[in-house]
Amino acid sequence: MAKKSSKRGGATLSEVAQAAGVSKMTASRVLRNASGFTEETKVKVMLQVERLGYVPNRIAAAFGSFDTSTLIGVSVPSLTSGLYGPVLDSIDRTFLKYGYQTMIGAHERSPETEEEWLRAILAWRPAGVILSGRKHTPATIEILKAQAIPIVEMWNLNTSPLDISVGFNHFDCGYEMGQFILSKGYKKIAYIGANRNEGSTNLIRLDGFQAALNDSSLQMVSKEILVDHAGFYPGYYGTENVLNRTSDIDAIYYQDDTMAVGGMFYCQKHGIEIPTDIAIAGWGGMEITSVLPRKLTTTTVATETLGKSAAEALVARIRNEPTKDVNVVETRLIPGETV
Amino acid sequence: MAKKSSKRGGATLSEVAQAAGVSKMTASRVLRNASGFTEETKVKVMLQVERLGYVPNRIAAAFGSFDTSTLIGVSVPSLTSGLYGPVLDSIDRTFLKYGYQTMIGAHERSPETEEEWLRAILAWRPAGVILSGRKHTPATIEILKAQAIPIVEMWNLNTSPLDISVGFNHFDCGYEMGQFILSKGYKKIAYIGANRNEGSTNLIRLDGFQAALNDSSLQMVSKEILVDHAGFYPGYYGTENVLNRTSDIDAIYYQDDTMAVGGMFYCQKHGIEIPTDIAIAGWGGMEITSVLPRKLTTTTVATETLGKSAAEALVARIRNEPTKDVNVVETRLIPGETV
DNA sequence: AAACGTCAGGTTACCGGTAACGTACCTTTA
DNA sequence: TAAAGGTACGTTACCGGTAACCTGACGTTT
Repeated sequence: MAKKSSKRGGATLSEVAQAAGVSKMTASRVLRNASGFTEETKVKVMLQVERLGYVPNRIAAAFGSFDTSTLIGVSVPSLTSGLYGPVLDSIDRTFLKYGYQTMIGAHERSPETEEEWLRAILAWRPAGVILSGRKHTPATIEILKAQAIPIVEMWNLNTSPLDISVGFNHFDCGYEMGQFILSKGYKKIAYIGANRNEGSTNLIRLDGFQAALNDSSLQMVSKEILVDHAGFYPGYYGTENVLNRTSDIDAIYYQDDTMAVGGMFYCQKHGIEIPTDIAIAGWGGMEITSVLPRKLTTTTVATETLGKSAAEALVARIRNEPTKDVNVVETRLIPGETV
Repeated sequence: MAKKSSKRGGATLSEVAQAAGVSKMTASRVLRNASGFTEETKVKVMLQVERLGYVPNRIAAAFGSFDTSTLIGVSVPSLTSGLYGPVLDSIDRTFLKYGYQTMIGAHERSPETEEEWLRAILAWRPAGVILSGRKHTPATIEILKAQAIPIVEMWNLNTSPLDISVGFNHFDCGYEMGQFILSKGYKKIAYIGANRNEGSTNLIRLDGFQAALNDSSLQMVSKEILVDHAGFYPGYYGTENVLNRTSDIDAIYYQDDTMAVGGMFYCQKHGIEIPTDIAIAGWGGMEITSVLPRKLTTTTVATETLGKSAAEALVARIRNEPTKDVNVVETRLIPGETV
């Protein structure tokens, strides 16, 4: 199959060109759909491409010129929990459409892992990178600046991004929910979260939430930040911890919907009525909320929109088209029946 | 910063070598940690690497030789729903450890999308690929054979794989659950699933489940396969459909835990007692089962093990180390309290 | 002391494309 | 009809590494 022993897979451009009776430059032009060839020539070349099963070699192409890389590195904290899956799905779909390939890295909440991954990715001279979270090592930032490639920071809104930011306004999410809970007359309010999580934007929501309470001269009654990942069970036992420690709590704001649902199950088990005894609110608008006996009060976030916007902003920057540096993706508070 | 205008980012190996007063071949040897240099030379080179912020160029490296690609393509149906997230997390973590980069593609249940993705990926001459699901276009298989690169098919067990298979024995999962439900005396049994999903391995579980019933000379009373993706709400309304259509059902086997949980909520809302009125079983062992008021009868699957095994098998094959072609990843039926 | 092996390090060629430029030929227009 | 311009190609050089091979200094063997 291979003519030279040193070669790996299929045919090269030269072989295609030779078989078609043209120079490899002409074959190259045809394959890139550049100008400078007749329809007749195109047919001759494409025939041989088919016959020889030619697979273009992007490594050679990226090597030969300097702006033909179609690789993009995307770093997320984790694919396991909840909301990053849809974001990545959406990013990948968008990139496939535009002809880019997605290289992922899950940095598992460690900026050092992210840096290690980034070094490996940059060795492939990607056309751009998408990062999530806001914590990066100083070296990470320095390396990125030195490479001078397009960067999108996504997930949290960042008003002074390295390059482009696409994200949710987590502070406003928290503030809005705080106001909403207060408007319903609740006064003894707690927060339950987990700190091993998703770039810690949850803490920004907490800040916003507390700001709303402060603006009404209220203080949080209890705050529980578990050393764990957010999830149903952490929501369950976090609620147990808080209610055992502090009596009289009448509302709990959770880091996300999984934790809120865990809390709901704790309440259900212990005969605590929602929202009469305790109000519950989450964040994320996850699918499970659609089947709960009582519609969860939460904030829905457009994860697909986030992914698509991030990918499109990066593509635009790569192509030197005009792009906004700061892009907010909408979130919406859903009143529900648990507050 | 760049000396030639045609250059992009940082320094090249030649520049590092020149600054260190050695030939670029020696610098190359030092950076690859090959033999043939003294400690003194190494120090000189590394000093310049640091000073110039040299980032190795894998494109050039992969181009120059033929077996230095560290790219691996991983295709999954979707990152959005449930179980593929952890698998991919685990794959990526393993690859990072071994020094490979993960290029993903979500083919969204369409073999044609997978083929399109594969063509784009192969243009990067990856060291190997991981595919999931069992449906591929004929062209996909042909292209893969022509490239002769290591391939892992994961998720479902495949006794005659293209190259390597790492997966769960879905048939046995279904069969075992069928036997278990029968052993508890249930006779009017239904199945609820969704066909827009995850490579359709769910249908293999259904086959196994039906085989168990047949072996006891029983027939399924009702079978509902929704045109939807598996999820909480589809489980909810699928249950509604089935119970409205067929009376006297005493057990339901669901495609996965999310659908089973959706079914549980339907039952809860309509005062149907579990497991006295109806038994419920799922698949996947998802985290939510830990907070349910009644522990769900399900099959736990080791998603992390699957990912890790798939990645390690591929790495072994790439390095020409001995590997088994067929690898079963364990699953375990958890009796729970809903059957 | 001559022959030989060893090892750090240098030289050369090449991987498979693409940019830049050159050239033959064909059309248009004064 | 010749000069000018356009178009379809071909030619050359090069991208940044690595494999393969070569060289020369030094220590060891006989």
